[in-house]
Amino acid sequence: MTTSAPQDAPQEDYLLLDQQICFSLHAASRAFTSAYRVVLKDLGITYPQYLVMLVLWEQGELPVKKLGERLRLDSGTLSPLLKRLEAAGLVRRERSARDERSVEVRLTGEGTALRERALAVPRRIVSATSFDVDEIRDLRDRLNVLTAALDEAALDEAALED
Amino acid sequence: MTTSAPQDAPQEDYLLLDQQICFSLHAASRAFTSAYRVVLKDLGITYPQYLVMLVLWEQGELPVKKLGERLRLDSGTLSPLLKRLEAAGLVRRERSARDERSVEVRLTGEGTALRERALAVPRRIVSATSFDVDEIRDLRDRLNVLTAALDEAALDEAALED
DNA sequence: CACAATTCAATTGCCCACAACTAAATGGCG
DNA sequence: CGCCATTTAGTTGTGGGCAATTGAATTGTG
Repeated sequence: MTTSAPQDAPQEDYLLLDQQICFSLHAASRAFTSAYRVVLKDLGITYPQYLVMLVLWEQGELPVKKLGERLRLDSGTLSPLLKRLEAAGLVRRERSARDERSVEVRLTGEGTALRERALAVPRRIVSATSFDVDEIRDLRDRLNVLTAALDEAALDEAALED
Repeated sequence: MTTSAPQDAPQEDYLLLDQQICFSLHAASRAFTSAYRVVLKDLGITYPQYLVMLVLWEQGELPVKKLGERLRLDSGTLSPLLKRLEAAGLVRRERSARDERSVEVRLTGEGTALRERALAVPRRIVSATSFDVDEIRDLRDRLNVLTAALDEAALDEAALED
């Protein structure tokens, strides 16, 4: 696999391409976040907080663990974020009675009500992208493939450390 | 433009689509960053620091201002990051003699030398994505279009605040 | 039952992103 | 020349992301 490079010539070019792709993804992600920041300011929540609310609006309630799996975020990110959502009155956090290790995150009435106002968000974002729905879906699919491949590669890497 | 919705029925669907696309982009960006984190650990730099080094390897030296324009980062991000690169011995920062407001960022010998080791990075990342070069280029182009559209929409928004 | 391994959330510490503000230097303009 | 708007970095404060660690609860196993 890692014999010395099959083609050594374009290694310089790869560094340039790398500069372009990693910059592009990073910049796109930040531009996207920035667009949401503007739109979400009315709702008083941030972009990552919005992601959490989207899951809760769909699921109603679920433990921190499940939330982390859905969003690929760990407790180091979620714990303080959920505290802020709780301080804002949008969710409650309660230790599960059945398993005291687990913390259930539940929407409050206020949190549920916020969904109505959030319905206007996607349209504003979509229009800001100048993409149509099919293009967005296609981009989403590509990104999911990319993420899955990167995750798998990360697992392989981890497996090598034995 | 913003008359009441041309089609009200699928507003719920939009919220679902939004959940998917914003999650996908966010997750892809983090998966990408994570892949770089693994590869860059050998070089002792982080992903945003690598972005800075890529620009410096191409340009040799340039003021903080120009660096920020290239990377779309402001001084609040760059100042501490550049201090860390300086502490690591990879760059020097010097007030410009001609314009004392400006700070020139220059590669040190060590910083220049690091490029040799960085040449191995892109190939490892590309192989982790399981995409071929054309697919990567295409994705990069789409992301650039997306970013440009979002930036323009942000400008329009700002223009409305008069 | 008792003890060890595992699971789960929280905390700590470091880095990045960005808004808002500060301070210093520059360039124009009366 | 003297003053003011602009430009440029830096600082501060808030929020996120993540690795590493902690502590409590649970599960598994002898």
